[in-house]
Amino acid sequence: MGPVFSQSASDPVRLTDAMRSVFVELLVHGPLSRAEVARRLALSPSALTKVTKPFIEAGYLLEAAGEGPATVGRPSQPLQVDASRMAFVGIKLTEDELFAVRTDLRATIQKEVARPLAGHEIDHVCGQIADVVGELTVPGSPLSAVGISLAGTASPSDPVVHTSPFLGWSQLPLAKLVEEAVSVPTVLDNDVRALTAAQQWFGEGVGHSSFALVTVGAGIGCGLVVGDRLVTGQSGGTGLVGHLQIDDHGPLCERGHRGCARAYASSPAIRRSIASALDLPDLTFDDCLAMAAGGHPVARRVFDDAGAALGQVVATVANITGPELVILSGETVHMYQVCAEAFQAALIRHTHWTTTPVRVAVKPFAFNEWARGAAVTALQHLLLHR
Amino acid sequence: MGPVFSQSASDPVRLTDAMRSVFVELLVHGPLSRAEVARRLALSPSALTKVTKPFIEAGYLLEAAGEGPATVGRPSQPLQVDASRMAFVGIKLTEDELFAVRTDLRATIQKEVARPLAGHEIDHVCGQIADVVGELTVPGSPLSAVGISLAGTASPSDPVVHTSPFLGWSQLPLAKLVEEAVSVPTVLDNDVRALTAAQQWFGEGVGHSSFALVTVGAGIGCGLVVGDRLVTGQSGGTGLVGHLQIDDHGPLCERGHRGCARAYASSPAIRRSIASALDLPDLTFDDCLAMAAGGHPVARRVFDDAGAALGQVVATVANITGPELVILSGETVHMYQVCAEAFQAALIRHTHWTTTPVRVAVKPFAFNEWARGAAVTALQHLLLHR
DNA sequence: CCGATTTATTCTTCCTGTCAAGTAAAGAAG
DNA sequence: CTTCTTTACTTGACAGGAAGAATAAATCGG
Repeated sequence: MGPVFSQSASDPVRLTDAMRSVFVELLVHGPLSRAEVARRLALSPSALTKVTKPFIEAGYLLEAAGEGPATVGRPSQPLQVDASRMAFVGIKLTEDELFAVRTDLRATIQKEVARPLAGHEIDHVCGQIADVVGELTVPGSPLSAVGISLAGTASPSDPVVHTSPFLGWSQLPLAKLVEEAVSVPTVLDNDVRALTAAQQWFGEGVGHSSFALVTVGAGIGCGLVVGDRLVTGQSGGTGLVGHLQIDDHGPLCERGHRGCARAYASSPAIRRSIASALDLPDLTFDDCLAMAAGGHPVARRVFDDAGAALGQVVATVANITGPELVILSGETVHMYQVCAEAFQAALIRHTHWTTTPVRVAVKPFAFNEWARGAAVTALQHLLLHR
Repeated sequence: MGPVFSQSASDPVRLTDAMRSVFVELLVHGPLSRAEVARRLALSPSALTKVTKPFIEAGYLLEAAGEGPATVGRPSQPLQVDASRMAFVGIKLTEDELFAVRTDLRATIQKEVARPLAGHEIDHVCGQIADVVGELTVPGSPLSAVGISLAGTASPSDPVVHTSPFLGWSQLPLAKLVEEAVSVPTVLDNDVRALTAAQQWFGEGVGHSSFALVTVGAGIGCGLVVGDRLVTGQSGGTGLVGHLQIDDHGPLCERGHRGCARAYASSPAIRRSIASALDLPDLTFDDCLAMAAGGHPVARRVFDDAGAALGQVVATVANITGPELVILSGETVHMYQVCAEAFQAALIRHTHWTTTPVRVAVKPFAFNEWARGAAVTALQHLLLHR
């Protein structure tokens, strides 16, 4: 049971391109027979026995006994990655909290931790991260990589936080600092891009070579996969759809834009609109949602407007990038149920007339999805770029 | 001087990936020494002598005598592709005309032909195309490929025109028909994408792994290059920015959208706005431009609005896709000179506040650029996908 | 004129993935 | 029950592409 993946920088086990792509194909597309993988990747059948053997010997791949539909010919022997063979930690940093999860190779969450962030000084945050990583480490199985995600311009290619509005950081080499503190390879990425990575390999994006992810919550975000590659814009800035102009007589956002998407569809904006129209300053977002579901005219109108804004955002993204699919997610996607008609109407209205509206998949969101996304970023980086 | 590139389907000369990438690198990035190419493509120096030798023997690469800056060490020997070694024809189809150019390997136009299209029946159009191709063929040097571009949903991967608003076609296997008529490999693509390809290899896009091209003219278009790859959206639809909503009290476009980008910035809309405001129905677009340049208040305002609309389109595209650069081009880009301030102001205003505005390059446009783009599509297809 | 330095070439070596041939494991047909 | 067909997998020989090492070439600085 020799090593297959490099355990450290001083132990350079070489993975060929074929080995990498076969492993990723099996990881992402579940149990597949060697013959099927060979067909998908345009490799010869013999290449597959050769490539899979070291993985099987090292315990990364298992020969799943699960039979497929009985056909003529020798039955195929599905292969499957042993998800427990590696472990990752993903951490999402917000202004005042730190969410962390430990996942296996298939991004299944095994343990999770949340803790408040008292301050934003680097040492404090690094200390908290190291602490949490320690808490999530299981003696027997060492971590393969750590991923950290946050709102702001960051990308795995340069391990520096350029600007983070929430945390008030700039030009901070966070990945390097954490890597030294916990002695595990650490990558840093934008939170929406991390979530997009999770969808690409383990979510609705599986099987689509191009798709967009639109998130709604405290803000509105957008991640992009084009040609099977996660798009990283110039200086980490992609999917900045929050301030897309919806109309020019709508509510104001905090940057002084009238009628931009955030001002219509972000959860604070929705809450504020309803609370101020009804003069009930203590309404929560969930109160608002319940009112809309119950048919309250003010809440209905605000959510309808929000849905329409979202539909326009999705249509605009789809018009420009032409994805196969748009995934709708984020902390407050569940509001889709009360504004689906307004969303669909706006989507159709703003879709360019020469094409049909994109397929939209609404993906329920759990609060730990952000941290899971960070774990997937770490996993992808380990598997693809090392 | 044996063949290097496959001359026909029955003559399968195999190009390795290394050969292909070296040839393209030299074609796109001009004369480079072997050592320099080796560094750029992460190949060994020895690989370069081996790879370049057959190209040199077959006459596709020349050892340019041009000396670089004198440095210590053995002087490098720059290599250069012999642009005259191959010829391409690019054809742009419009509603009532057909533009065609013959170019060399470096997309330099050598000859051009324009002729009216009397009708849109397939046989007539194919006949005209075959005619023009014949006219552009030089006895000694056979054509390597033909490219055809048109407005509408078409892409090289499926040689069928799905819908073409101008020509009234649908589901027409045009590439196959032309290929049979002229016996030269033929590819079909959307016109904006073809123009983007030309910019990618031989224009402002050279050296940028991601950029967007925004065109203004009869309509507004957008092409995208992400990660060095030209983006082809689902069913060929990318860059459909023409009907992007700018505001909701502006002029009407022909699809009934109020205040969409075309209604502000397309040349017919600009002309119409000024002509109707002044009750001068016979004004041409160039008249309007001259009036704006001369300071006429109505023309100024209309062009300022158009510039602002364009700036918003560019900012929106940049926010969503995060390109390194946006190239502005199209039949009426020269109008930029009278609306630069309005454009820049709108660009800044609509750029997401966490990033700096994209760099914008204004690219003068000649009427044969569309056809040249089609030729580059053919060239790229030949070099990359065969 | 002699090292230093960088480029280019040649020859050997390594190594990945294909090819061809053979084995394994089922169902189908006689 | 035997034989054929079909598909999946394995094995070993082989091709060929690129790296590595050694060498030649060309220029500059002293």
